[in-house]
Amino acid sequence: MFSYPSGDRLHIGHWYNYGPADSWARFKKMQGYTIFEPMGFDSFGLPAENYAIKHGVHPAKSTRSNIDFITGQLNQIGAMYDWDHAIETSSPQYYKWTQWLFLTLFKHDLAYQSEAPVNWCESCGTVLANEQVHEGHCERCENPVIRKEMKQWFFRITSFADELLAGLDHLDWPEKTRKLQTNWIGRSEGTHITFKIKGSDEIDVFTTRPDTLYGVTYVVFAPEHPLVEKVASDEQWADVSEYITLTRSRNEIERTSTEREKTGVFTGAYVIHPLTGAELPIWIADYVLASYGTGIVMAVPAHDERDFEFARKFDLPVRVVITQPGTFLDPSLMETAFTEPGVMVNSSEFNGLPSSEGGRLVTEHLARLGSGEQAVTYRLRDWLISRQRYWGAPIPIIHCESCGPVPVPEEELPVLLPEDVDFRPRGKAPLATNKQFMAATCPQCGEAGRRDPDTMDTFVCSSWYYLRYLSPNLEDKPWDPELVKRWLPVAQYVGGSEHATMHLLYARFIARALHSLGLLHFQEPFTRLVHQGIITRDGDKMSKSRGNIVSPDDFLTRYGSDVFRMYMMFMGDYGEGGDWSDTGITGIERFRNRVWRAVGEWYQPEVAPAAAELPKETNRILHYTIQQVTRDIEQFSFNTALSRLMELVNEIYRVVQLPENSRPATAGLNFLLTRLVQLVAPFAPHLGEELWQQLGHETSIFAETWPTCDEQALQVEEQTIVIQINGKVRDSISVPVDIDQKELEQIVLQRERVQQHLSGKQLQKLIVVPGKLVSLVVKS
RNA sequence: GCGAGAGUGGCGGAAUUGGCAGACGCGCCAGAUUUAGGAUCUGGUGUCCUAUGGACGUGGGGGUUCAAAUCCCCCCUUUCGCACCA
Repeated sequence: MFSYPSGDRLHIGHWYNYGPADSWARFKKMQGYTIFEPMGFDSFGLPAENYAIKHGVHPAKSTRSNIDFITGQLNQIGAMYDWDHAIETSSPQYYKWTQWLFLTLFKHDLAYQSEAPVNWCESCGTVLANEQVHEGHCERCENPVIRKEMKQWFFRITSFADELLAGLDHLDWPEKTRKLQTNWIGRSEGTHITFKIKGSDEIDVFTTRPDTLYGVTYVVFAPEHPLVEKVASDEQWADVSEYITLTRSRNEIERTSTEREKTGVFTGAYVIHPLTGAELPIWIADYVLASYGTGIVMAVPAHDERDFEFARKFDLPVRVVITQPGTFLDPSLMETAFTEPGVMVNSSEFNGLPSSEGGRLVTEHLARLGSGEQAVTYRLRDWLISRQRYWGAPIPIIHCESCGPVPVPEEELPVLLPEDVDFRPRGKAPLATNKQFMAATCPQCGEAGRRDPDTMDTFVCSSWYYLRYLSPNLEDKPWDPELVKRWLPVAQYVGGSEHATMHLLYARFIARALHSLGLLHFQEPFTRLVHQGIITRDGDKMSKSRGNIVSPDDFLTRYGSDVFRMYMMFMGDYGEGGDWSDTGITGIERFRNRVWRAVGEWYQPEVAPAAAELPKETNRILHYTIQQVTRDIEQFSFNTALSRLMELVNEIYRVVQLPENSRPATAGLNFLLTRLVQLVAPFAPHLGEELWQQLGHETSIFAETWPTCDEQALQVEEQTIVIQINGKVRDSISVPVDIDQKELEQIVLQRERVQQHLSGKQLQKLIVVPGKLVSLVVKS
């Protein structure tokens, strides 16, 4: 587990994450597993820094006090955290190794600096990774993001795109999350096709539809494409440069809105079609993205929605080259593009071929001519990791006039984050204002250089923390390979689904990168993943602006943490979350009290518990409960596990109120209560320990073995068989489990109610489902 | 627009190799206990009707089947993710 101390206290989401996860771990511990349940703080980063700015304190200070306060709260959860292994990503002992990670990637060409259009958030005053932009808005502050050309640091996550994709198949992760990552990586297969610009260079386009090549009527460059300036004709240059300026001024939402009408201008240049030799005009338009594919699109208006819209607006020709077999498409009458696969027409020797085969042949043909080849493109971009903010790990690079970017030697790590910095955001890296920090000599040539003023994205810190948990105080290495071999990868990871395309993708990438360098024995960091859902209030997400926050502290004071965490587990499916109800928690409070009272009133310490003294039926219910609860906790179905425990408690209350002669013997009841306490303990650890002591034990209940289900005890002698007539339940009977089928049929047919329904009618069919029901079909 | 999930009593939710729909809990009703309130214990509680029986019932409509919340087709609502990705 890893807390993010961006605020000053734990909210209900933290509890929902940590409480049930701890119950699962306690259950596993009782099952005999060795459990390591660490807790630490992801204490660098924008939210922590913004909190500090808002409260007018230094982030080092506010982070410290937040961590201290939250640690106290975490202790209330009653989890098995191993505080000796706690880490803080903002401590030099930790970020020394985050910097080491950066340098390791840099030395293997997996980190690089590049001038590129990046996402810039005005209000945060920093660039953001693609993953941190949602619908054109900053993920954190929700202000619009603009495009800016900047030199930034990137991690080469795209080199691992295929691996990251393939690795998903072997993970025990939610289907949804794997799908999300699959879509985010966005692999698409197609063809690179080379077009010659008339009187100039050659350019490549990427297309997934080589079968439509004969339908290209123009080509579109992204406005930012570096060649635009070169190819634009003198007559068109004024228009072109005006359009480029206009594009730059637009923010991402304006620009990428699909609602917006398409815009663009003609460049005055032409390309030559590689197969027909036709001259096709080159346009620029902002519907083409510079960062995807080659930044240039071959436009096929007849078979692509966007190209069609553009062509209609600017009166460009539409040429049909794919049809459904036996039909005819008139370009002048089309109201929308025909985007389905079909059969090639107007395509010279390829006519009559279906799309898929035709596309393949066109690609092969182009390859022979040297004007094309198969290609794969990804939606995934390299991970932009530099931030123009203060509260993060400094990038351990010294920029030298003559040597370029030079890594800080490992023995000089960490590059300490200076405390004396004006960190208020103003669109420039705050560290750049600290002369003392910036001044450095080049480790390579000894000349004066300057430090990199940027800090790393917090997601870099959290991409490897699980490795550090094992040996947080190790001084000469980031992690201990022996311990890593013994404990990792993580057997069970629990966290929010909001991390699907950020943390969980980054951590996978880092593990794979380190594995490829021979530094880790595994490729995937988190073998099994479960997401907790979101707890809502009145159907809405809790937020300050809605004023519907449920404060854990209030409920803790009133009910205690056992009841609080059990209620969260009882509310609904763990992965779905649920809607908080102030009254619903009383059910759990009663449950806890009933368990407490049952032990207090009916357990008699002077009598040794004895399973044999339990009535058969009660024993069966006990073992059924053990079986179900074990299965349910295993798969994080805490709500049904608690239901089963409630049923067991109800059974206990029932049997103790039976008349003296049919009540279970004290030894049997003692046994039943002992088991109950063990089964409840992972859900309510405080109650579990307390009752265990009352039962006369001096050691922790979590050192006990989890009860196992005796299959024998589950056996019953009689079972209820339902009788259906024409699909409706008309009767039910109790029969021996080993009853002969013929005998059962006889009994069924003799039943009075069956006779009633049969009289004057004809039995057409009789179906026996052993152990469940007998279904009769009758007709008059 | 594309992708994934969800829709079951007054409420939260169970039940998925098709086999008694509504487990468990909240709320509500009744009884017991109590001077009273609270707490506790017991029983009841899907809807409707001509009521020891019967009809209907899992977003809507159709289908397969002896049997459908569950499988198939169409539609509606809703949540989440992506969104001009060529």
